Amino acid sequence: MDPNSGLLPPLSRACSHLAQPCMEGERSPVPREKAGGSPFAWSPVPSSSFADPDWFWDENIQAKRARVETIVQGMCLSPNTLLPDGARAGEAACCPERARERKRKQSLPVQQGPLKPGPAGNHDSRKGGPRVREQLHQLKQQLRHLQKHILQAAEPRDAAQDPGGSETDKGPLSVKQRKGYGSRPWVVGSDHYQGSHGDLSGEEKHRASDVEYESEEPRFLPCGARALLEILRKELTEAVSQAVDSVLQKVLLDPPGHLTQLGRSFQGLVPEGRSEPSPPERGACKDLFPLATLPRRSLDPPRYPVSLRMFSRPCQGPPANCPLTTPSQVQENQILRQLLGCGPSSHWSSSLPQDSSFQSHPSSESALRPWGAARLRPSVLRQQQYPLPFASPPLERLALLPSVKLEQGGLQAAPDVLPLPSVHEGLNPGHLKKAKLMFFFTRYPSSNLLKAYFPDVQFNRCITSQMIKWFSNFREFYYIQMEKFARQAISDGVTNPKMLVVLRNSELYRTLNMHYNKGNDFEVPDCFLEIASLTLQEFFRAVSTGKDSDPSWKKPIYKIISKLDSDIPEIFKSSNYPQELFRN
DNA sequence: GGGGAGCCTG
DNA sequence: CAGGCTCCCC
Repeated sequence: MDPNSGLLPPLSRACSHLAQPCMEGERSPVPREKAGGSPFAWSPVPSSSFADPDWFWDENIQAKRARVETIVQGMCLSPNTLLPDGARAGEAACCPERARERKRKQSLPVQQGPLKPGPAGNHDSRKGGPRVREQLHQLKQQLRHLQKHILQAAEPRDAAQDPGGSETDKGPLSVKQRKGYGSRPWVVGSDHYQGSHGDLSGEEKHRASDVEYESEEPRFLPCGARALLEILRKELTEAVSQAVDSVLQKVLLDPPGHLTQLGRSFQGLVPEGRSEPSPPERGACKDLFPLATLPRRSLDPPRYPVSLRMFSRPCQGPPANCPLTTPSQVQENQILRQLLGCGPSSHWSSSLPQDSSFQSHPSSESALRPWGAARLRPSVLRQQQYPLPFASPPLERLALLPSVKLEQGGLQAAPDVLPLPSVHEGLNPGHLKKAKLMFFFTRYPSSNLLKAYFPDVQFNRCITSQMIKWFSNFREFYYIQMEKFARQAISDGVTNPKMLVVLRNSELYRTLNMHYNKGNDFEVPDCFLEIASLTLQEFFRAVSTGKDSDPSWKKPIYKIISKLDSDIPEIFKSSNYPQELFRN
């Protein structure tokens, strides 16, 4: 896979850490609305808008408008569309796995039903829909009514101003009306948002042209009409404000129902308070960013892409600066963070779009935006700035990984649809996920170790073999990647294996993380990075010295790596742990 | 011969 | 990821 795409000259890799700000720049272009169509026509519009005493109204109304629109949109969605694209894609992507799981469960019965957010889940959240919809409908009617009055007041002028008034009224909001709306700050619409919003879709994109009305309106209205207009405007604003607040209050104060549903339907409003913009592949609702201004109810830390950790963590540098002899706080923090971060978003479904997009479009940069900093390849290669002190073997340090003990009471999670598997149920996806995370610490677990770390599994021959087989598969993938990247480094002209260091913003790290840590809900321990670096170097040495001509040339490497297993944090022994981490 | 690990395949 | 197979070690 992806054999050619990574062959960048070594020099470009040294700048990989600079990619982040550069990409940030790309990611936040000047909004088209502000850039304007023509820089010369109507250039005073923005400043005149700011000088307008009604400008603050505009702000207020725009915000409320955004909220109303979002709610309306949410309720206009059919039940089938309540799931974000990403979730649906994820479900589709994980279908084979589910199928396999089902197949596996034929011999190992597991209650899989409740795992799927089925119609029952939607039912609860939908039952309040008609009520809110009714209110919004009334609100719309009210709006329309008031707007009609306003338009009547301004009718002669508008007609004169709009010779193209032959445009017919096609929908609830006619073009003519909408042009009028565009001139009035209280109008419910969607200027800012790209994408389609029901009957407002296409026209909204030409909103820039509508602003011209804004500055003209007062000039053509007689004093009386203007006064009437002002009164109507205030009344309308108040009515809208109250109605919106009322509706929002109802929606927001009904957490298990509406808010949850809205939050899951629109990823801009994830209840746990993630402020991170949705990745593009999940961003079917990217136009809903105004919802980020809604009150947050949780203090959950934001989930950040791995590549950003490189710059956010204090000991992201060379392992020498972060010796593993004292990583307990890091470990503890990371586990705490993970436990805190196990919000309602699905680690399974939410991560799948990323994963699938990566696998199917390995060279698609846009699909990998969450991993932005890792785009320069092969970025596993680092020049001198991060030498890894393998000369002083890390082996003894690796054995000193901490055993973090957390009170089980602190593992209480929000109730959810995923039932706790009982002891007799065999292996479930949570066990698999846990096993993958354990792979970060141990590549060659003994059956006794597995038994110790899966207390909720009743081991028998079959179960043990299956789990051993899991790790065998994990290793297989791991070594394949190592060989692949080692060969890539060789083809890139690298001669010193010490230059090969796996960092958190590297391509190899990303690949491994995606495989063992889908959803990125676990912070990969530093010890794994050291092992990965060492493995990579071993493969590099073997290949570069031609040992790969020997059919069993990998065995010595396996032997080395098999001695480098680390202690697994005690927290993994908790039978609750996988559920706490993966329930949702 | 049994069991574990790796390789290949679907 | 699982099944089947081979190889190797005890």
